[in-house]
Amino acid sequence: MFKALDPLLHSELRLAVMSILISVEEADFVFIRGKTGASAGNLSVQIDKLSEAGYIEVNKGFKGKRPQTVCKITQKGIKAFEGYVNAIKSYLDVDKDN
Amino acid sequence: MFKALDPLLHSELRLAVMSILISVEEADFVFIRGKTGASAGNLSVQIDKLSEAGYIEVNKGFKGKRPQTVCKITQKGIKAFEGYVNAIKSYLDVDKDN
DNA sequence: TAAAATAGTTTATAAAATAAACCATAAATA
DNA sequence: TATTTATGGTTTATTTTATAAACTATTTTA
Repeated sequence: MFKALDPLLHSELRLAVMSILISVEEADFVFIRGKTGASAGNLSVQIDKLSEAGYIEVNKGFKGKRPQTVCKITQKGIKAFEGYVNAIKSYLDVDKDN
Repeated sequence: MFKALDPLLHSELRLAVMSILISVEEADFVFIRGKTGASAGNLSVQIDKLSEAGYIEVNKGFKGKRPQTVCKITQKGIKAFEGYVNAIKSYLDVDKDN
């Protein structure tokens, strides 16, 4: 009846990050922060978690003289996101006979 | 871009409870427990929270000689659930230009 | 009548999310 | 050119949640 929700994705900020990354080749910390409105600390923590799970790939380098953290979704991340979308729909459908 | 997710509904078990209650006139504790597979303790706590928020109405009585807790979604609860469904879609839509 | 089941509640613990404080460098300003 | 302010984060602390474990009361069954 109700499909289990991947706890890593069932988090407002992490889900937003994944939602951005799935529709874009890659995105950096500042861009994601702007889109989500998250605090830097919170975003830093959540990016780490997604990275440790293998859902995204993180590259820390420099853009000119400033540090830049670039994120890109992985195949595993795409699968997980799709799974989450599918699972949460089991909670939302008004027509519930599945 | 991303709509805020009502933290009261952004919880696997509470969302499942609301999802059940929105499609049914009313449901009791045992029924909900069966559908969700939740532990009694967890369900008890989450029902209390939904009740305190005014999202559901809870009536504790007896069915024969056994205690029975009957839950029913309120108008406020219906609105909140609909709002949540609408909000989470902003994270799921692949076509993201809204 | 003792044990087990039903229908929960309450309390304790673990895990998460968030906020606050901090660090390093770079750029702007006085 | 010294000092402040901004940028791009990380780390640590605090609060909130979710979950599990323990408990209560009654009831049924063996």
